[in-house]
Amino acid sequence: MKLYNTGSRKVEDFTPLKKDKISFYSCGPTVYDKPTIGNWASFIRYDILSRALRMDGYELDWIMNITDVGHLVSDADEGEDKLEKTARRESKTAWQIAEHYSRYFIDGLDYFNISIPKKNIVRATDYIDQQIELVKKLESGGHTYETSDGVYFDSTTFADYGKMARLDLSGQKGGARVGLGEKKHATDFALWKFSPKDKKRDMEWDSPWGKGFPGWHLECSAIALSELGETIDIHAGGIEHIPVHHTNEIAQSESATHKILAKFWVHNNHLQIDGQKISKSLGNGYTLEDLSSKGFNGLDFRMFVLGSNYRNESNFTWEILTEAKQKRIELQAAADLRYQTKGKLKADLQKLKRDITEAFDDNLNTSLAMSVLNSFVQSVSNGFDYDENEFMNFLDWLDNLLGLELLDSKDITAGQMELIKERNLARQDKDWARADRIRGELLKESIALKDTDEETLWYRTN
RNA sequence: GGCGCGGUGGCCGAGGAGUUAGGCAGCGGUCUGCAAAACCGUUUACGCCGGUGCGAAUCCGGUCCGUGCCUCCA
Repeated sequence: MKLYNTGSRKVEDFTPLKKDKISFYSCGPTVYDKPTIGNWASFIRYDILSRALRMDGYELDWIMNITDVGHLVSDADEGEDKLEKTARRESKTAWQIAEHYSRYFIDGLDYFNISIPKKNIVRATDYIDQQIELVKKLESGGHTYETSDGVYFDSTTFADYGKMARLDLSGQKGGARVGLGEKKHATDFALWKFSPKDKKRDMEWDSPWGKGFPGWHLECSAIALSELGETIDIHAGGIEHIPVHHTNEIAQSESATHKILAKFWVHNNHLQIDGQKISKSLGNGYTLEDLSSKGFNGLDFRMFVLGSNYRNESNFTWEILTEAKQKRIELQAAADLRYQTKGKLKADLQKLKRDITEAFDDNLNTSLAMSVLNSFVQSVSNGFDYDENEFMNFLDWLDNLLGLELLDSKDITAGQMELIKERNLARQDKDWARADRIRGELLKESIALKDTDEETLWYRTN
């Protein structure tokens, strides 16, 4: 497989560190609120990468973190972090908020059919000891200093600081809008933050430096290190993490281990809504519930995500999602042909499989793969001549790759089958009223019919 | 202001120096009890301005627009 590596800014051949077993880390959500469909699109893209790797025969160790220890809000809200702020708003503790939204997130993974094993989703607060250990290691290596509010990483002690992001450190200093405070350099960052002296936080822990909580970047380094080892195959995340979060992760991990943190860095671009960025003020931060209330399901959204490629900025509108839903229904209709009478048309499933594989292996060119698949779906829409085993194997393979649950669809019931027969008798008698009435009945059960020259085919409309 | 990424027809999007991507939507037709589908035909695009080529959507420069980060941030 070829993958774009942010480290080299090139598409490279992917080769695993260890044969057949890949370590894969992706940045998860901060659980102080519901993820937007933009966040979900990212998680679906990580899932697509994981499925493509499994298609190529690799076993996968995929870890995703949940950031359940709060972080400061962007506009310096008196040191109050997102979790604690939400907690106050909802009159709960930060722990309750984190638990609530963690559960919500995990339910959402099922909704979108994201294939990460539940045990591989880990919480930052379960790794406090490991995070403290990492800071100790950095301290003894001479990479830290203490200020009145925390322990900081001295970015000048890591020679390659900002290398992946290609940061121009001198330029950054010039453009800095905020004073350094007690920090020695603009790019230094907190490893451990002290609890405010006058306030009791919901979330705080003892440490050798005093009561407090871990810095923002620390959890990913500590979790990756303890779950996947010093060097991992692939680290994935959103494009916005390149300059700060991943830059700092690399600095602290590599300073501690003296090993490369990740061989491949995969960053996915953002989703826009109606051509604009997702923001609370625009009110376009749609959630999973918004999809459902408009009659869409998680698989429709997954189909939408598959239609574009992860490195491009993509645009979401309800109209485009409607198209995606339509395509998913047509694909499902093709899959449901396995229950129905064969047609005469020949189709080369092996070539189709090769073409789809090739597109996925080419830096996850999912939109190309979907257009190839779509051409097939069009061509067989009136049935085709297939070998049962070959078709089933193909569908099974495709389902594992796309995660669209194509094989979950059951055959129609004996009663529904009987209705189709009755309708065809009515058609023979030219009793059109009766034929249309039966068609209407089936449609109420989400079964639509199309009459070809030879027979009547059905497909599901949901 | 600094450092990045991107701009393809009504829409989604692939490709990436010469050869019609594909799909959706549209229009005309074949077919059809109706519907749906299918099939045939049809609409030739790469933000703008320059440059280098026999030839540029594709390379180079500039510019405009969008977007990410530079804020103790996922």
